[in-house]
Amino acid sequence: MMVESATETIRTTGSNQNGVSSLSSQSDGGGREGGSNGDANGEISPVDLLHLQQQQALQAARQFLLQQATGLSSPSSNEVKQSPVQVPVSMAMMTPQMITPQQMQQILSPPQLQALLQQQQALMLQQLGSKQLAFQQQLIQMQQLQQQHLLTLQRQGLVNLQPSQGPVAIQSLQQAMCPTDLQQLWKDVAGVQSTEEAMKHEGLDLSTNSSNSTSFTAAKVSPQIPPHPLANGQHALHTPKRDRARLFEWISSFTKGESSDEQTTPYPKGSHLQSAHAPHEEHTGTHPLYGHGECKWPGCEALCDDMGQFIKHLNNEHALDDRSTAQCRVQMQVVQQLEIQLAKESERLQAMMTHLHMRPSEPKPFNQPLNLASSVPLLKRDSDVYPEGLPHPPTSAATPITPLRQGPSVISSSSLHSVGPIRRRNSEKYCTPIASELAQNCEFYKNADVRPPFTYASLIRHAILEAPDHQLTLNEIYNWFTRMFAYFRRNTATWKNAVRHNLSLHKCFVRVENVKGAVWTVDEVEYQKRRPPKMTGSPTLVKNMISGLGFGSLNANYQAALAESSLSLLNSPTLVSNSSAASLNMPHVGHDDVSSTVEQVNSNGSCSPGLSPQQYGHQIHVKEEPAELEEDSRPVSLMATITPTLERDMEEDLPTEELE
DNA sequence: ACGCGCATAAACACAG
DNA sequence: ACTGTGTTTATGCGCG
Repeated sequence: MMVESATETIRTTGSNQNGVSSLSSQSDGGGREGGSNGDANGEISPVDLLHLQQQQALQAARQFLLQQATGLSSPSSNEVKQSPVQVPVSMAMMTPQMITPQQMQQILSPPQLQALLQQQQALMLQQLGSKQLAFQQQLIQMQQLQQQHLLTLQRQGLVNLQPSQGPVAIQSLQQAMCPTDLQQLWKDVAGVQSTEEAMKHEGLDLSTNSSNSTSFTAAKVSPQIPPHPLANGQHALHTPKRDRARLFEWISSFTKGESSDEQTTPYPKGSHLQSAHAPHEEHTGTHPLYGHGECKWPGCEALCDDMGQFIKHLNNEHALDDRSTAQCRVQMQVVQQLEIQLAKESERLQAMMTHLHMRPSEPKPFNQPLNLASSVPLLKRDSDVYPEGLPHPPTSAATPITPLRQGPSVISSSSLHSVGPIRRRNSEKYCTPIASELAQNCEFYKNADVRPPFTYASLIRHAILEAPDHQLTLNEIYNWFTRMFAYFRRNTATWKNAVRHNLSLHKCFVRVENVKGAVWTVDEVEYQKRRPPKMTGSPTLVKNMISGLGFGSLNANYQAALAESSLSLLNSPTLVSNSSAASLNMPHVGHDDVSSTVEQVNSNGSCSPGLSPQQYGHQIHVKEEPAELEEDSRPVSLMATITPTLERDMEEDLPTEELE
């Protein structure tokens, strides 16, 4: 056949080792795959760069968002210690005279600059005096104008409304504005008062920050901002409810009931903003609004020698009055705007990834990896077996993303092979082995035409162990592959042959005659005997990890080898042989990744990503808490990114021999 | 250079 | 004869 000749051709190009056979060589990713196949010499591909930039931008936004929210809602955020990176907040406290616009631009990302502008406008608002009422009315008007936009966002799932927050959340979001609108509003207000201030802001190029022009600049400007481990978008929504109610009450006094939502706020009235100054904070000696001997209330730079003095100052100067309320209100706007912006950036990231890594003929957005938890109920969870060649019905369309909860970077490092330059080895070897990877990103692999970074053997094993009785027929294995991986919905001849080849070749796969024919089981002992590839600290490998992990397109062998290695490492030596494999429930697995995940995924292929334990897989111990822990999942890759030394330590401390 | 693990291709056997 | 299943061999690649 012509397959042979085609294969020969491809082999000469050295690209077939990435798993793309002749049947798929016409795919969109073919060219890039061949080009950067293992010899990219550390060059970061454009795709890598895109993801990196997006991630960094989003992280910056999240970081800032957190800090904004921290400054706003002190009680709930008391446990969030002040980050060593205090750039946005502290910068916001500075007057424009203290720092040049250029310096600001260097320090702050556009979202931060935007928020800074708003904070300074809030400062102006203080001085606005008689203009305040007009401003507030204008604000309300803008809110109404924004309502349609926000409803659209909500419809698109870009804004997550938590039920517990009810009307408050809705109301808050309705008040959120797109950056352009808000800034126009600020400019209007500023123009009334001080054109000089406005000029300074123009100098910062803040007003030109449209809603979709920030991320890349942000990535460039503020890459030094580390991902906050508690960078939870929810913080932004966790403004003390009573405070909000108080604010809304205050606002509604101006709107004369035009906004019904505000009046439906179910929280008791009469609460005070001072409630933010919880007593325990006075005891701890820390306060989100106090740092470096200064009051960090927006626009206030009062020097306070100690906490007591600060508290006194706080209660005296920032008591519940119109000014404080307005400032708080503005701060809310800042947070909300950033939330919106974050949602937009997240959406853009997804669109980019969709564009880059999915077949153009299948323009389905793969939202799932960004919001696996919320997608669970929408997944088809029965024992569906999709006919070969028939793609899994996309579930993404109906799946809303909730960037505020889930954040933009839920995709684990091992699935986002090109998210960042430093990430893969750690997560692969110790944190996200196949079970974790699949549980976490199963929807990604289901929809994206991405070769899974695992060996056939490990995939087969996983499929078998996933089965209720730990046995599958060949055809069921086929179906599992096609069901779980869009990649395997094509090139059937190639990978099926490979599956059969692996089944026969590896001793770990045992064929058992069954009533209804032959089934395949896994001999875990044999599987563990296989020598895992040990490639610790190989500079070449790292290079390849960096340059060649572009969504399964490169160095598939090594991706697979690494994944394989990780799987072996994470499996315990207490595994039983095939004879009892059917009844074994994977008792006590050391880093228990497989067992927990297998149980999760046990409902025949449907994963429970929301519960995936590997979201904290970089930790040694396994937690079994349900994962409404919105945030912990993202930093998996980020943690890996910022803890290279740790990964090395782990690597050397976990010799595979220990498992035998 | 060699061995290893892996992927791929392909030939072959066998059963239904 | 055809198809699916299973086995085996060959080859190439990247790496240690």
